[in-house]
Amino acid sequence: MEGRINRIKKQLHAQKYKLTPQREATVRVLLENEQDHLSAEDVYLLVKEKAPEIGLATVYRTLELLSELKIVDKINFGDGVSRYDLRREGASHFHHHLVCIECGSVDEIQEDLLGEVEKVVERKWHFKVKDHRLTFHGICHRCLEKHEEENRLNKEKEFEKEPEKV
Amino acid sequence: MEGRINRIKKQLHAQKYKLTPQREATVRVLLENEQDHLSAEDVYLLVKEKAPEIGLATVYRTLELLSELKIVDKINFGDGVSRYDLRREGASHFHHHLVCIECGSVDEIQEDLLGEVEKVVERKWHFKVKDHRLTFHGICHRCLEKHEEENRLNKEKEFEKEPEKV
DNA sequence: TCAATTAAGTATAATCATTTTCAAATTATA
DNA sequence: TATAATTTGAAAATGATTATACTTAATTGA
Ligand SMILES: [Zn+2]
Ligand SMILES: [Zn+2]
Ligand SMILES: [Zn+2]
Ligand SMILES: [Zn+2]
Repeated sequence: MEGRINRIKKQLHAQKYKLTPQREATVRVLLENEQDHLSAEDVYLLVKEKAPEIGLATVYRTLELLSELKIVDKINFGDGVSRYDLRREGASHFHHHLVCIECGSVDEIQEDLLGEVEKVVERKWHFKVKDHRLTFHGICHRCLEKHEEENRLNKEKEFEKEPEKV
Repeated sequence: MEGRINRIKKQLHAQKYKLTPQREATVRVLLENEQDHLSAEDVYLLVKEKAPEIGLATVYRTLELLSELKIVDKINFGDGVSRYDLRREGASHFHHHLVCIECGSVDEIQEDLLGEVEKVVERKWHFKVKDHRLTFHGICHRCLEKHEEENRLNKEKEFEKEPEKV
């Protein structure tokens, strides 16, 4: 954690920005909730718990700054709010997302699935890829398992009835 | 065009919705600007030219309805507005986009690039893919060509100077 | 050190896209 | 035709984000 903060501090300094206490508090919240996909409001409320004097505008500005420096990625899942996702250290590409249309969960795929696809795009469309956004919408493994379980139970019921019919 | 409208009409009727004059006008604008990526406001202004009495709220409602029926896809390129994209007839998947970070243009890729990737996602992450959003950010072929042209001209200049130096 | 400059922060107001409300108009149903 | 249900348009409300005005903290350089 501290190492990570220090490296982010260096990234800021490299662009003549300071890691002020408010910015540090914001970064800490992002680090502590790395697997989540927090909106600016979410971040604000979490930062407030530790640094109650911070303003919402500062959080927005900090997130915008971190976005510009590619420390966080801004992403929108179609619910009207931007969400901020810490870029994994050493990651050359923005990770992918699995959005469940049943339970609303958002899972991540860190593995790069687009290497070949990007080669095709560069060759065939003459487009120099710098970044990407890939989101799948569908049914997550938890919901799929739930369905299987329900099917199993239903079949059992069917089975109980069968003998009566025969 | 008329055939396309009729098929959309049937899709609406199948779900007990009517193709009112306002809805038809909206669909026509989408058809006439199929290669664009119009915002609700854009659609509103274009519809107004032909049906000046229409209200913005009606356009929003119509676009929302068409979204639900999968006749249009709603997409967000990160500029704070939703854009509405007619789904191509017979297309099983939402097409992909190339957003140029230099000139802002948005090009489309109709070809399905994710077939293999989706198989991997289903197998490895146990996620049942229903839809996807794939956008590449980078430099479009027009801007790349412009750069090449500039480089060529610069080299020519260099070449002109060379003799003086020698 | 200390005044001057600059960067960053806060609170509030403004903006802008989108949604909601509600009365009027249209269309379907009995 | 009367009645109910759907759809619309105008205006108001909402909610996320950005801009403004002022304050505070940090930096600079005599
Ligand atoms: Zn789920
Ligand atoms: Zn993520
Ligand atoms: Zn371009
Ligand atoms: Zn498109």
